[in-house]
Amino acid sequence: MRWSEIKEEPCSLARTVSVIGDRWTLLILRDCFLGVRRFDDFQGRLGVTRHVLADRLTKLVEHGVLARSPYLEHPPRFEYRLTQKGRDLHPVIMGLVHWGDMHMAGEDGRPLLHRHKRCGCDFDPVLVCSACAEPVTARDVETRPGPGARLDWS
Amino acid sequence: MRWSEIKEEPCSLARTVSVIGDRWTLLILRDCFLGVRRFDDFQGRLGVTRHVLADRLTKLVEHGVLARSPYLEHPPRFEYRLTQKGRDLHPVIMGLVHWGDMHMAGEDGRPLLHRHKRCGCDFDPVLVCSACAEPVTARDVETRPGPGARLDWS
DNA sequence: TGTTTTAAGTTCCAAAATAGAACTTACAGA
DNA sequence: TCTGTAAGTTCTATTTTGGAACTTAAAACA
Repeated sequence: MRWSEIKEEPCSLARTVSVIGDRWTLLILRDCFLGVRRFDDFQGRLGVTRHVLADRLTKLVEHGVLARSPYLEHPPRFEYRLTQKGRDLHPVIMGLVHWGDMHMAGEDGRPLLHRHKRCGCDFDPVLVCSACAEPVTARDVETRPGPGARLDWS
Repeated sequence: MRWSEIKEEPCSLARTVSVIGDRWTLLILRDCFLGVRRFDDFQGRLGVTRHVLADRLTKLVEHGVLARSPYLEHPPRFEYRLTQKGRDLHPVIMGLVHWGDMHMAGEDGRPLLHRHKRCGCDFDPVLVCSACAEPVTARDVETRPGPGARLDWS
């Protein structure tokens, strides 16, 4: 199956993955959340080939995750910033970082700390239920088809 | 840069991405959380080539995300189950699904509903601060180097 | 007994994507 | 004029993927 077919699946995860589901895109988004905005800065930090970087940035702009806007007219220079749709990926990025902190950190500990400005503490992300505000684990969740389900698909 | 180099980066997100950061792996994990366990079931549902599926399952087992165990001795048959390390990816999967629900759902709405068994309600995942339990947005977060940071890296 | 089916892969080739490096364009400053 | 910078584009060689067929081992069927 090809990328182009995956995004047609009646599955929100498959559709999300069709937009951001490759290693370079996820690393680009990490840098976006750290404030990186310019082509050469992404390229230097990531070590991705310029060809692939240009391709991924274009796709993210097409999908409305990033916005490309000029920051200089002469010569023409552009920067890439997260849109609201892009900022909505923050829980995904935090989730990935947290899993890495828990399971992939070396002996020295985690490479990056996150501070919650409102309360001033270093924190970990915790996933809670929007209805009862209690933490949710995999075992607490049951799924069933929603209105957008397709009958030929389980 | 190659996969093998990415996992050496002093960045928890890069390390996580080196394990699960490709489209097929994320789709395999989705199916794991939905209860799929067998090679041919993954293959049939995903439409991934058997070659790639075998490769991804092997990698997930090597990284301790899945466990491969026999469910029949004669003939030998195996199944793949999430380990605790694998179940710890639940917030990531829920985050990806939720973003798809918000931004990629068609007119009919989301394909799948999630119910929180403890409170009985359909819910969305909400990310809160482990220190103050308040919801966290991208703008509320400040980062700084942790103990595992490398000096030559920002 | 011989044939088909099932599960879990492996093998093969052609097509697509990626890595790495060089090249381009447009302007600024020395 | 020469050098540098930003944001790409182009080129070739290598790697990965898609698609299909093949393998192995046992069970079920006719």
